[in-house]
Amino acid sequence: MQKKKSIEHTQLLVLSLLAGEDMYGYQMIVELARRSDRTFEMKEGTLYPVLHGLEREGLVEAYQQEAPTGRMRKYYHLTRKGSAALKTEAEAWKTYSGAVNAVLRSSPGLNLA
Amino acid sequence: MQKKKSIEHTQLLVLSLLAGEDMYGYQMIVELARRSDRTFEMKEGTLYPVLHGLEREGLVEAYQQEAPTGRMRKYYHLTRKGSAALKTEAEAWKTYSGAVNAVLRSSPGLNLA
DNA sequence: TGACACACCTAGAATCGCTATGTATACTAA
DNA sequence: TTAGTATACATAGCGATTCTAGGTGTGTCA
Repeated sequence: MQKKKSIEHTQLLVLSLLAGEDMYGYQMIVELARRSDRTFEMKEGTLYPVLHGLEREGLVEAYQQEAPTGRMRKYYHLTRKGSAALKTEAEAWKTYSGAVNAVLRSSPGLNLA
Repeated sequence: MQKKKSIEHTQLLVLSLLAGEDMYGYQMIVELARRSDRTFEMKEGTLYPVLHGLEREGLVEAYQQEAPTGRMRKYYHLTRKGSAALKTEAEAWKTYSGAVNAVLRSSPGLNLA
């Protein structure tokens, strides 16, 4: 049981990706970069430990599947528990980002678009 | 010279507060909680080291001033350099939060308001 | 056959923010 | 008058997160 403290953006992003379809690690990195317009270039050293943690917590399930090329890939599937966690964290993100924006708006001379 | 890596939300928030008026540490904590509708309850152990860092980097300047109560307060003033940093970091935040939202939008079943 | 993209993994370091604690003053209520 | 609370600043050390830096191996193409 590990305490949940910070925003855990990485976890939120990974869960969000898996809500659409099962994916394997390398694919997530590529997809994340694409969908974020290159803002997120997640490192493998960041992603894989996070995936293992999500699996330990039961938020995702992993299975092996052969790629058309013949190589094995490790796909991750979002569990019901993971789906619930995604909703919770997406809400937390909305609250958090809304609060940052509120503070920024209260500071003059920033003319945010 | 310290490298800038993460989003450094704390620094952004502090600079944003000081863009409006000079403030002292304790006041920032109270103001930040108020403006963020209690989302940010920054701890003193978080704020003071950040303020000292900002001062070291020349983004803020500190001065002592007596409060009406007779107590000394340490006020912080945003420098020109700090103002520039604020603009840069606010832009980075916009990019960052926009990217997160883009990824979230691409995941089905989240119906974000 | 050599380079590159694909695909997974971990150890260790850096960074950030928190907990916990310490100091000290002013105000308020018992 | 004294105990508690709010004000006000500060640091040491811990824990969590993400990075750097390395490792392993396969498939494809020039």
